[in-house]
Amino acid sequence: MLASVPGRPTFKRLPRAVREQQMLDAAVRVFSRRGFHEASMDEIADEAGISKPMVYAYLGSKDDLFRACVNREGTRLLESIVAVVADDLPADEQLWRGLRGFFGFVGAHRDGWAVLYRQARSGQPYDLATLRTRIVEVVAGMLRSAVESQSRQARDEDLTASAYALVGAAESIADWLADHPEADPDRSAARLMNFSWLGARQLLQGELWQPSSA
Amino acid sequence: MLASVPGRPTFKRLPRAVREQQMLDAAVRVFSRRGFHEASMDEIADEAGISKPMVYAYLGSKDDLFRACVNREGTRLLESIVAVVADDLPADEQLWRGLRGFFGFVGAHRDGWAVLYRQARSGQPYDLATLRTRIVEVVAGMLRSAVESQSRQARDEDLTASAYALVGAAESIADWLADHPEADPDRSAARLMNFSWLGARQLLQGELWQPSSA
DNA sequence: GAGTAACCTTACGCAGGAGTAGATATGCTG
DNA sequence: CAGCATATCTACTCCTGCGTAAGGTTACTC
Repeated sequence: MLASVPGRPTFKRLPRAVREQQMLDAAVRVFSRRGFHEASMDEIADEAGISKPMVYAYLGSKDDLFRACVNREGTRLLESIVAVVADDLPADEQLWRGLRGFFGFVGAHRDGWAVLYRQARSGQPYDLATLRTRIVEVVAGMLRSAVESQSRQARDEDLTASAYALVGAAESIADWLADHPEADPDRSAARLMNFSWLGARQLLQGELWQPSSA
Repeated sequence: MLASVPGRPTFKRLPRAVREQQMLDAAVRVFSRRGFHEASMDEIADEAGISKPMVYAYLGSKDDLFRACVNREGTRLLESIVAVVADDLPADEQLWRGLRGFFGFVGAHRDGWAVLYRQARSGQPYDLATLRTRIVEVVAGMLRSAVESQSRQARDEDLTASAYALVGAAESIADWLADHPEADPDRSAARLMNFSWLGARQLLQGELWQPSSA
């Protein structure tokens, strides 16, 4: 079939590792704009510039593929946050860095974010529940050590609740950010920093938070 | 077919309005636990104790049905918030009432909440985007009037961002609440009130917010 | 107590899309 | 430049689940 023009190969061969990443890139794009179910394996294969059986050969079923996407993007996201938060910094500085890392990721990987936030949440809780829980725990741990450094006490549930609130607020703003490509991630981070650190009361009184390090 | 036993009717007839509500109830339950795509019309019909063509006759296609669910639950949710917020109250009191209304709804309609939050967000933005936007606008309006009552100025984008943060934080805690049936909605509302009104800084210093009206 | 409109059912057509079988192309290695 | 492992394709099968056609059943009305 496929008239093989001599001199110009019918298709280009690439090593497995490379193709796998291309497929994942394509899958993330398609999942992000269609959602898990609306996305067809044909479309993903097409987007990757490859045929369907390749996807099955390398990455398994549609479910496996989706899991792989969530894993890759989730790991990247978590890295973006954890990498910049150092334990020995004051709480506001840690928070500020974490937020910048988070929004930086979202700004740079809008598709990945969409998959994690809009798609992965719906169906079975792939490994996303775990990921989100881990982020919440990181934040809660941050708050806890901040409280303890003032030799105070706080109920663990209250800290966890605050962590949930913080993560949810970040997700909400990130979602807005994902739909506004012209917006600046750092600006979003600053807005949320003001809100979450100062609280609505201070904010309504005109107070503003300023990063200590330029 | 179906040997009609005399004296015991083969099925019970009910007026359309009643059946429609039963169907919507069933659909919300099924959508909430399966997600839009995993939910089959057969299962919904079964859950409603009725056969499939009835669903099509009364509520149209699967898409229509889902829209109807989102509409009903969304309207109820919005009502729960708007109904209790009076314009002439101080900002913290308005916020407190809004939060209580919101968490009250979630606690009482966990399925409905799951449909709105986890399912409707994924696919095409039915009327949910509208709903969420409306809620954000209500909150933003609240903040704006609070600022103006202090004859101050604030950039509109900053207010909107705060509103997004607040809504996102509420959603996040609500989501946790939906998975913890034993938890008290009012307690969740109080926790978020503390976080969002006082901010992390005050909270870490041990400050607490108290409702003025018992 | 017949007529009729509104309910309600069983049983099917049909499309879309996941996953696979089997054949072919490519390029590295000696 | 022949041999072989690996990469790749085309062309199917088959199942799931949406939506519907055609025909019973019930209870209200006069």
